[in-house]
Amino acid sequence: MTNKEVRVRFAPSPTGNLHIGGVRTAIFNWLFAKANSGKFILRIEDTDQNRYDENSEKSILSSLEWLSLDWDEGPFRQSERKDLYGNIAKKLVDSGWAYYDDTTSEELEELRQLQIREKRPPRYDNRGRYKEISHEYYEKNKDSKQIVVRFKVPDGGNKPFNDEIRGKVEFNLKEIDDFVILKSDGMPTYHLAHVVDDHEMKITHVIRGEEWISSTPRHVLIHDAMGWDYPKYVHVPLILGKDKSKLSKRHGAESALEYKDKGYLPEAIFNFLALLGWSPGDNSEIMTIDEIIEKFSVDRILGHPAVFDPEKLEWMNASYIRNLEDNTLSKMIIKEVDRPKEKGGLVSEKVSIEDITNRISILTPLIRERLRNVSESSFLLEYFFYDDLEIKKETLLPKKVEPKSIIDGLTKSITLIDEEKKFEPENLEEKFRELAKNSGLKAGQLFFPIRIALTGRKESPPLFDTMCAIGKEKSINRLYSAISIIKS
RNA sequence: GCCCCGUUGGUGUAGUGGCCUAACACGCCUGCCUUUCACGCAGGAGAUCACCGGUUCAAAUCCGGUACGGGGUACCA
Repeated sequence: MTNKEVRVRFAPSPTGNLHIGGVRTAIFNWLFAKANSGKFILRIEDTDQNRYDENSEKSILSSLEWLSLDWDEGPFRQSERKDLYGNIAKKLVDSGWAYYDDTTSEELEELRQLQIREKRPPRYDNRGRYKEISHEYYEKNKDSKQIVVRFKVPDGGNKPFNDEIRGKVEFNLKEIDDFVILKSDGMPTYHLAHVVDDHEMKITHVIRGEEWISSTPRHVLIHDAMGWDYPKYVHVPLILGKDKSKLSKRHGAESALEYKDKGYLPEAIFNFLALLGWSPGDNSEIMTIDEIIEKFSVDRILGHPAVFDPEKLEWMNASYIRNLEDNTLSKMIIKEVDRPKEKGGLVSEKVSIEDITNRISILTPLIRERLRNVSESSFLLEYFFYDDLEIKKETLLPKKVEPKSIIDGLTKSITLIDEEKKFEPENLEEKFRELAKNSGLKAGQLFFPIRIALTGRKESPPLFDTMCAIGKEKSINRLYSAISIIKS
């Protein structure tokens, strides 16, 4: 290969949110550009007027931005380049590589039904080839009639191409019918538009999903007809859900932005997705983006689909959270919980975001190791701010211990807390151990009911850290109400 | 149906002809740590490398077939 500049593109169509699979394709493109000091170009393939969704371009862009997949050029929009494709289509007609076809959709449907009935593969029968419709006829009638431009696929022979991952891939041209390159609304189809754009934009490597592999011969054919050089083709494997079907909403969140909302870190998503269908080959898993760029190469991309495992993503996200700076994590937690309590946050008439902010520096260390994604923050922090714990009597009473001695222990605990000047975890632990001993209880037998009383939960951060974070007064109150629950 | 691509523990991957009695990570289980959970640490279970045949002194690795999975088969991308 010559040492010309590497240029790749990510070319989503604005028909909805950016999918996890699309994100992964974008990541591979971006990585390849970075690894080769090339350019990453963003192109919006908006040639389908029917499926166009005006919000999705914005959503796609913000997904890419969230993941720091910055592009060097674009976004270009195909809808703004309509004339270009029309001209190429016309050229192809002139050179005999394409022709106008006015077969109606009804006729096409009729054809299809017949073929299905006769158990033949449903396929266009190239009937338009023989109609010999002229440019003049097309120009005069294109607005009133349904006329498309179809590419004239050679009747036989093979059209092999090289896929960088799989090697030589061969298709018999008999399998391919004359496909539409310009639709009756004057818009190009994907096949024409992307070939033209990739050529115009000097794309050197087409890195795209595996679903394109079977239409690649068409793309090659268009290149041939125009006398253009081929880009290198890299078809990356698809991402499947747990049941091995194409990843979809059924498998949980599927768009990048949903993961953002769920409290995942972009670095974790990036790292995780980079490892789906690709591996550095040296056992590295948690890597910085720079490390991934350094290790990335196309020949380590696999040729088979990967199953998306949400549990491993959780693990990886948790790992990233653990490595965050305290301040960074605190800010993220604050942002997450800064919503009304009814909407999954912690803010209410009683608790303001300032209250939370003031205490966050002691709370963050308590929950960080228990946080798999930031959206769990409200749940883990709730009892530090709210007293209305739901506690059942049974949970306060460990088996094999008399309720009386629990009440006794809790009562003494209140006194201890009340009289303790040095309200610090280490000191409290020491005192409480002593208290347990003197009350004839094992440490756990005393600590367990206290934990329930304080938090309403069976699991929490270390008891005395929790107690200190809750505060002296509130701790006492909660112990009182626990006692009254036992007595009730 | 037809065409294309693929197939290593439940999942992601390592392995590119002898070092493979198959490695790493997630998950699962056990133990340790500990007042609980989590983290961390130490172990464990789990794969006849889809199957069958061939090439070779030697195959997870090369070849062929079968099965299975995925993709495509639109005036969608």
